[in-house]
Order: sequence, then structure tokens, then C-alpha cells
Amino acid sequence: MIWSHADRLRFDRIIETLEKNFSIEMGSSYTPFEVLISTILSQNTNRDNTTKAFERLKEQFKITPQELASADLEEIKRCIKPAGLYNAKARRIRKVARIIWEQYDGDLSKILNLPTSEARNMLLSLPGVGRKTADVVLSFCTNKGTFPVDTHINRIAKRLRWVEEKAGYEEIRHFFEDMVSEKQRKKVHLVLIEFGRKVCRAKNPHCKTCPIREDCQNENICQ
DNA sequence: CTCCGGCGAG
DNA sequence: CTCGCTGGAG
Repeated sequence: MIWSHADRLRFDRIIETLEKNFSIEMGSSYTPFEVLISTILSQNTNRDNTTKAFERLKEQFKITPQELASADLEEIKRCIKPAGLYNAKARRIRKVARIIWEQYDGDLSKILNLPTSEARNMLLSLPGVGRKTADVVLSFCTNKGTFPVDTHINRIAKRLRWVEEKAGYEEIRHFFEDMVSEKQRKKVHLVLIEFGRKVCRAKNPHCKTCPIREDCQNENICQ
């Protein structure tokens, strides 16, 4: 897909409008390992359930490779139950903790400090870490962030005709990485997620009150 | 492609 | 009660 100057202006105008309408907290004093674990918990899971599971896990364990590597599997399952898919997630969390503890001296930054594409590939080799999770960790824990594509981002990019309907993960990721500078990516990502949750929802989107309805070229969504 | 799953909105 | 939410692995 070819992008004209006008397309870029429209993209920038939309992002600017969304930033004014959706406040986000960029706080988070999470360690990279905590980001990794909470992102694994968040897979296929809404935010409330993810937060509940992470807090419960944090009550029982220090969220460190050392502590989780030797944790009892059933105990992890019990803690993270609210996130769903807990059998698979518990196994993956402990396995990831063991790999980081044994192969990286318990220091995830040994992966994150590598050049971006190497770091991404190392993350992808961990159990339970796919493209979205790897990109979230890179985006939130380094300055050379990639752009994570979750279902909100996927849906919004297609509704706004930024990418074609059949575009896959990597195509959408590259679109955003082309359009958004590295230091803006985290913020733009969070703003789009908020927009996707509050307004441009999967079901019953609030098109009538959408702040960017003038710039939306999708006529088939509004009820 | 299917399976894994608690949770809350409808 | 049903069902959509929402990624990775086999």
C-alpha cells in the first residue's frame, strides 16, 4: 500500500485527536520481568482479569526469575486463575522463569540489551512468548521499541483503512513502525488501546460520539 | 485450524 | 443462562 502525504497528515491528525480525548498513564515502575509475566497473563484476557491475576501472583511470590523458577506449579495456577487459560500460562511462566534464571543469570536485560531484532528473536524463543508479547516487552522496556499489535490495534487499523482487511501481524506492525517514531510508539499504542476499548469497540462501537468520525472512512460500522 | 478458561455484560 | 473478550502452541 502506498502512502501519500495526505494519508500521513490524516494519520497524524487522528492520533493527535485521540491523544486529546484519551488520557493514559505511562507510569509503571515495572521491571522488565514483571512486564513479561503480566503480558503472558494478559494473553486472551481482559484487563481486569489480568490485573487481578497479577496482583494475586505478586502476593504469593516475588515476581523474579529466581523465585518463580522454583515455585509450586499448582500454587501458580491458583494465583493466576482469574486470567483464565491458567494451566498453560502457569507452565509457561515457570518455564520462562527457569530459562531466564539458568541461561541469562536471572537477568532479562541481557536479552533486551541486544540489537532489536536479535532481542526480539530471543524473546520469541521463550515458551508462551509470541509476537505480541515480545513486542510489548520491547516497546515498554527499551527505547528501541517495536509496535505491538493486539486485537484492538488490528481492528482499528482495518476499520480506518490504514491496512488492508487481510493484513497480517507483521504487515500491521511495520505500518505503525513506519508511521510512528520510536519514542512515540508506547504512547500511541496505549492511546489506540484506550480508543479501542472505550469507543472503537469490537461490538457496538460508539461511532455517534467518536472523536474521529470525520476522519473514518468506514461507513458500515455505525448502528 | 483447534484448544485452552475465568469473568462480566447482556 | 450464553457468549465475546483476547494470543500462543501443537
